Amino acid sequence: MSHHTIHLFRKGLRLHDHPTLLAALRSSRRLYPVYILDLQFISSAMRMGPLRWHFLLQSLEDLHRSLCRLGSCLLVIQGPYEAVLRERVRRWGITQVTLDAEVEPFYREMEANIRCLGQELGFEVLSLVGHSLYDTKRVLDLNGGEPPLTYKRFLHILSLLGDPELPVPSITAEDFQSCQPPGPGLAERFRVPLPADLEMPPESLSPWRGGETEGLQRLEQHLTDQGWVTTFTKPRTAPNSLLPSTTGLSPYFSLGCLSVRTFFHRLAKIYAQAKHHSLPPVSLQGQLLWREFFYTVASATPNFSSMAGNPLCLQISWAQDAERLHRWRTVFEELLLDADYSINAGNWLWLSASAFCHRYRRILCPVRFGRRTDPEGHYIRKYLPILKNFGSKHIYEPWTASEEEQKQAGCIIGRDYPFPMVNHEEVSDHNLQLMQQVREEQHRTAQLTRDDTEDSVELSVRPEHSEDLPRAKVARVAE
DNA sequence: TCGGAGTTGATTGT
DNA sequence: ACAATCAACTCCGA
Repeated sequence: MSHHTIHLFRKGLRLHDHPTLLAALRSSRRLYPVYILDLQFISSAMRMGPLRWHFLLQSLEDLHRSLCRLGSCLLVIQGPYEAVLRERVRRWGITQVTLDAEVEPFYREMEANIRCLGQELGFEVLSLVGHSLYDTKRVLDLNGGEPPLTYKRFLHILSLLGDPELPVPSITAEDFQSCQPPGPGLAERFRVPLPADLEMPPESLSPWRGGETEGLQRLEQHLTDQGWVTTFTKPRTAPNSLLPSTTGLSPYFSLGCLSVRTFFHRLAKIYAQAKHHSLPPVSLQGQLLWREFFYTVASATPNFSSMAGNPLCLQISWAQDAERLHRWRTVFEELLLDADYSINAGNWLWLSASAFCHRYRRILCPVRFGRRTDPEGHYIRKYLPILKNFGSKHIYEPWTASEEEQKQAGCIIGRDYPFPMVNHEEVSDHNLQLMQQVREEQHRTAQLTRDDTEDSVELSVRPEHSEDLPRAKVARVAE
């Protein structure tokens, strides 16, 4: 075939195991590898902090260099994606746009818009799944159209599908030979921007350098230690150890600098050579399957990343506190290097007992958790050096140290370091009650619907506004 | 319909 | 430091 094709990179910033790019090359005589840097789209759909911006730019630069080595290049075009695409399709006489299929609503909407544009301008659109182990639709189909909501059930469905497909061969210079690259003028005009071009600090502070090259190196490094790979057990890893106790590959998977199928099958090979190996959910393969689990559920759940309109999520009337939200935002969300729509939302749903995990009385206390897993507080001493002179007794609760002790540690709480945002005891107790109320409410409505269907009259005499009653009363009424 | 199980708890007692 | 106990909700499979 002889398409003039734009391959539109969104995730999938790699040349190994890239089915869509391979299909693009094989069906085209001219290929434009394009990344559209749509600042409006990126800032509204994804919440990118500087750390991730650096990672993205490094990944694009790495992709550009790899494409150059194969006789092509990456064109990074800034502007609103629809306008950019419209113009390029016209100028380059494009007959096909290829892109990886993704599960996020904002990426799906983008694909739908591109398909509309294709109808209008007369180009074909090809999208293949490259970012997950399976096509999530197949899992949904086998589960009766619904996403499996427990890991066990999910594994069962996967067992019906068999192993994920093998990775496709890496792209080589040969693949590009029958395909004309963009002219040198274009490469010059649409260079990968520098951080300064986007008004960012020039240097990244992160030791995780973005890009397929670095990702593959890290992957290989981990796979050399066969013992570590085969005995890996997630609950035995330490979230606050100074040396990472997990692979640290998640940022590379989140942008598709690494292929999960490649990792999966490399692990399978190592498992096959070993006498014993750990198993899902705690094994390394099990971690990839957790990712897959959350991708699958997210792909079939509206508003997966919020509470409102999310059918899986317990609906709680949380206190609205803009100030606290702002503080939480600035310390947590934008700093995630491996932020991923499905996994991040899935884990918050889990950890908050809003979905998946229903034992909501198990509440993690940040102080106790820290003391148990890192009694000396090495992690805090390294990353919050302002606190490093407190003794182990106070390192997790420096506000309980006496004035004298604070002076001695050279850190006055309230001046050099903030007071706690909340009183954990109070707040967790309050939230527990909120959740209990919601659940009681749910039980009652479920009961009512059941009674209705059974045409039972006597049981339908229940207070209509019982949510206003104190909890004890509600409980009694519900009996 | 019922019992068992759920990737990473807290508390109390030894 | 470690083990037993607590307390407890939903989903799934038998």
